[in-house]
Amino acid sequence: MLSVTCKAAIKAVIYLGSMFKSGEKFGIREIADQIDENEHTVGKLLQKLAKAGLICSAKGPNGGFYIIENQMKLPILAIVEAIDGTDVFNQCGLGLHKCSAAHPCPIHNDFKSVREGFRMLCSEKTIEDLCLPVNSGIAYLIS
Amino acid sequence: MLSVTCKAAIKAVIYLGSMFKSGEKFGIREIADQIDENEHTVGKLLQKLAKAGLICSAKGPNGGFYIIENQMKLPILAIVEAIDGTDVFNQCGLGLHKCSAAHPCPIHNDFKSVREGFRMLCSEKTIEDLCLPVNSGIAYLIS
DNA sequence: GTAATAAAAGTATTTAAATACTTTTATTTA
DNA sequence: TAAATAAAAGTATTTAAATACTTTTATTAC
Ligand code: FES
Ligand code: FES
Repeated sequence: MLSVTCKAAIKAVIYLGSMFKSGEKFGIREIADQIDENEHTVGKLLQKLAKAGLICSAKGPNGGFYIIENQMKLPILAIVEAIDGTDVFNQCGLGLHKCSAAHPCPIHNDFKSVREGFRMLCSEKTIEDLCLPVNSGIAYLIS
Repeated sequence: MLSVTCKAAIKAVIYLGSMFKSGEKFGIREIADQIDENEHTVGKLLQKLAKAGLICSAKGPNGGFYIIENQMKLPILAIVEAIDGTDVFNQCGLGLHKCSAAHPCPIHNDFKSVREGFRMLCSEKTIEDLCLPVNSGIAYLIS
């Protein structure tokens, strides 16, 4: 569904969100540890997210990545778009070059429903929403 | 969602199904052409499907791949399982090693619904079902 | 039985994602 | 201002999927 990098990105941002109240900044190493993902992958992806304005970064001593109130309100759709792009929400389930109702593949209607369900999930859930269960200990970012 | 190979497999089997009545057998080259997929990929995948009993094959002159009545009744789930396995129906949406309600990720419930929707699609639609719209010209296997 | 045909099988190459490494730049603190 | 810190950026390697090539085996037709 999503790339390894994109799933790591969502977990990284939720981690930052769950630490939002502390006001702290977090280094690449620490974030990678907390979400059990590859350090280098996480480094690259955090830079992309910062450049896209989805998280904030600060260089130098006491620097690191952090998230601000406005960013907490963003849907995870924003993260998916920044990392994987919008293909996942538009691609044909059987690999036709273009998904369209005018020239559909045999599973078009049913697949479109599934795909729209996933898009809905991504556009309705905000970082803030997903931090709640993590903060209250009923959902986890690591296995 | 599914690998390129798996999507090609579904299209290949639907193509064979749509030609079922003719009683003909079809070569790798012809099938690959008809579904606009790589010839080598199609060759490999047809062998796997034949070995799994999802389609039939015959060597020699006038040989090729074909499908029989019983096989037309199979859900496309059988194809997905033969090519990609069952991971797609069990994996965590955020990449945790194991998806479980006891140790869920923050999107577990919603993602599980989406995933179940896709499984439902795959287990309810049979080859036969998906051949109908192709035969009546309202769905297509190529762009 | 020989030749032709087409799948089966095994191996090799290509490509893109993921992961790893290195250098540079900005910021803070002393 | 100098040293330390940590992100930013660029490059390289690894890995797995996809694609390409080659050889073998089974079947048919003559
Ligand atoms: S055309 Fe295949 S999903 Fe829309
Ligand atoms: S634990 Fe993530 S989808 Fe179930």
